[in-house]
Amino acid sequence: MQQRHPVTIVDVAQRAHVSAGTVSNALTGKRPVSAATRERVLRAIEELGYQPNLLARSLVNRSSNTLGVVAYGLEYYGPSRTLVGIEQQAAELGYSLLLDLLHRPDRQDVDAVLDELTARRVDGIIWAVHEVGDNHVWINEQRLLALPPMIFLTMERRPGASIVSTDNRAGAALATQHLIDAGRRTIGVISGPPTWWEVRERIAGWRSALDAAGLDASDALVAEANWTATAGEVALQALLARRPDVDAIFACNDQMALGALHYCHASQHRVPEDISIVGFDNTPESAFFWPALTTVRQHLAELGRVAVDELHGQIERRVQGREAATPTTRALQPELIVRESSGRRTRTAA
Amino acid sequence: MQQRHPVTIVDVAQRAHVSAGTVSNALTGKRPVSAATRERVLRAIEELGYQPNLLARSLVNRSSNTLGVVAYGLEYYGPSRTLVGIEQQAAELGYSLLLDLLHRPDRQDVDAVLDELTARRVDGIIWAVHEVGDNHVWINEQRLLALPPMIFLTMERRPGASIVSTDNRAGAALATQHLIDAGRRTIGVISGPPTWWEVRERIAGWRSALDAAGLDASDALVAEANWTATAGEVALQALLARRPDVDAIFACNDQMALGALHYCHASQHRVPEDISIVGFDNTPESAFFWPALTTVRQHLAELGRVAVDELHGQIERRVQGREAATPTTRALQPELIVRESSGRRTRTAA
DNA sequence: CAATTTTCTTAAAACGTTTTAATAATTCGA
DNA sequence: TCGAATTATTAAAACGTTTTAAGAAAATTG
Repeated sequence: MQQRHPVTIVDVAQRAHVSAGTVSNALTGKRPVSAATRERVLRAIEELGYQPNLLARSLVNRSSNTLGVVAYGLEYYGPSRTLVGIEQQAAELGYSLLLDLLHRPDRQDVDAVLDELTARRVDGIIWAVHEVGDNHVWINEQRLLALPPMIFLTMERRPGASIVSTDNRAGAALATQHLIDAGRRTIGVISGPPTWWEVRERIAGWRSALDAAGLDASDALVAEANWTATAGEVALQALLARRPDVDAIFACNDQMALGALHYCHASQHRVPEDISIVGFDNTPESAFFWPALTTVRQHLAELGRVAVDELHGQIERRVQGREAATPTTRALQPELIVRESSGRRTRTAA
Repeated sequence: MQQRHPVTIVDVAQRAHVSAGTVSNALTGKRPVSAATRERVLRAIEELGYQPNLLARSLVNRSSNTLGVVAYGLEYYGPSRTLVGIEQQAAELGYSLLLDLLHRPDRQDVDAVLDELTARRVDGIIWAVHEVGDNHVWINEQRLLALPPMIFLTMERRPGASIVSTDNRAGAALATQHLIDAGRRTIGVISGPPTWWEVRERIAGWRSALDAAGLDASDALVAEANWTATAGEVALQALLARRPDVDAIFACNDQMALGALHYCHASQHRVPEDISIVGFDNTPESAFFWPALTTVRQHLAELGRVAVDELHGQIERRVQGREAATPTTRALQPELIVRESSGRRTRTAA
């Protein structure tokens, strides 16, 4: 790269008849500078169009004011919303973001990614890769101590790790309870791949609500799918073949709920009369499914913001010298959005 | 930030009984090092767990191996897909990504964002903010010369600016022609906000196809909406009130198409028999709308990849010293995905 | 007004690399 | 075996900041 900005702090210093250190002080305000010289310095900066080189500053400060974000599945609704939240709060706190995407959720090149981020001396890292299979086995107390402060999104508790996550169990229970309250008695679940931690949590939530109500929560009522609408459609078909008495479905995301809706249309099951359906995520489209989908809303952007806040706190604490920043776990409560697919049919043409 | 990696290149040098310069050479391979010493150096690195400080390296190299990405609307399908493509290709070429999001597409703090990126000495910038209203007025040849190489996504040609974009005009023409071929004669358009450049392009494509076929393309046939399903629903209602003879709709995105579908259901218009509908984007859900949506597929990830390739080329060229890298413009061709909402009804229960 | 204190400035030393210019160690013909 | 040519290595000088330790100037005392 050719230098576009060859004007350096000593250029400014010369022009202001002052030393480089003084320019630095005037700029950062870390030590006092007389009003007169500050004035001169600022004018020189203005006139020369000086822009501090953040790389040099980071080098000597041993802090880059940068956070690393490692994410997976940005093409999906949840992760991209969360990233927006992360970016907002990071900008708010004055951090820049270094983005790394994994193209598969499984193990792969975790080390390469972490090396790159630490080589760039990020102040902290947000690991926004969902826990699936054993892709998180590398995380342990020992390893974490050798890394900058980290926050993990959406994973099971682990010693030494700070976690921010939606309370998936509560969300699923909310959905299931709503169906129970509406008088449904045989409530199936269309799950995502059970290798995903969130899926297991959501199934657990579904089961706990049914158990509490004394209803059937046997494995025959869970149909696995892979998050896609196509799979949701197939899953419902299989489930109904097994249990024709199913009168409600809790789908672990809105897309699979959409597939289920699609199947109901095609097979002449009325929704919600014959089969009630509840989704998860509250994607923007879900209100426009036919019928409009009842679903569970996660606060995705908030998730990102909270993660950055936590990370910021940890960074500050480590700077203070209190080495063993105690890890924290935060669970965000989701909420139920009731629409037509689960209850009385109220909506009419706009 | 406390230093996690206090081990520096001179530590390695000492341990390998060699000078720092030699370690550097062994590592970068920029000048020859004897096999024996290289061996010793590599072992020392291994033993000490040395990791080069990329900030220091960037400082002296005057190049950070980093690209800045400025994006808007990551929570939507298109931008997030494109970002994925950008990241993939950037990783491929060895760049890290510095991400900045604008939270509104309009003018706002462009300068602050650019300053931050140049202060971090990015090698190039991808401006992935759609052109809406006058948010791109700041872009001119003069200004661009003072900035690192840039690629703009989805905007009108401007002197001195390199652009990568989908051929929206062609995509809209494709959709419209398809409806014409299916025998439709009164084809309305549900447009996004005409302040958006892409929207104007898509309307132009729609109009050109109709003009070529000698069909009505009057303003009464265009209904403005704001990209959302809600607005699409309302727009169709208004359009039908004005022109009850409409027998087909080209919606400028899938969400508005979804809203239109929704309105048709609610108002007892059959799709595609009474009204055929074509969308734009080919979101994953679109295949599961009821009926499945015919739509135009943009190659969004490809868009991002191409942008990075172009940028990489410009960076290389500028390094070579050929200062005035001639700006380039590339248009990616979209394709039509025919499903049920526009034609014969073929799909049955899965 | 001299003796302190306080407030500003500064030159020089970091920060952790790469590159330059010079030197030392090889290899190679003759 | 001797220079000449090549190949490896190094010490020192960048890169553009901040910080340290010290000194100068100004303000405050008695």
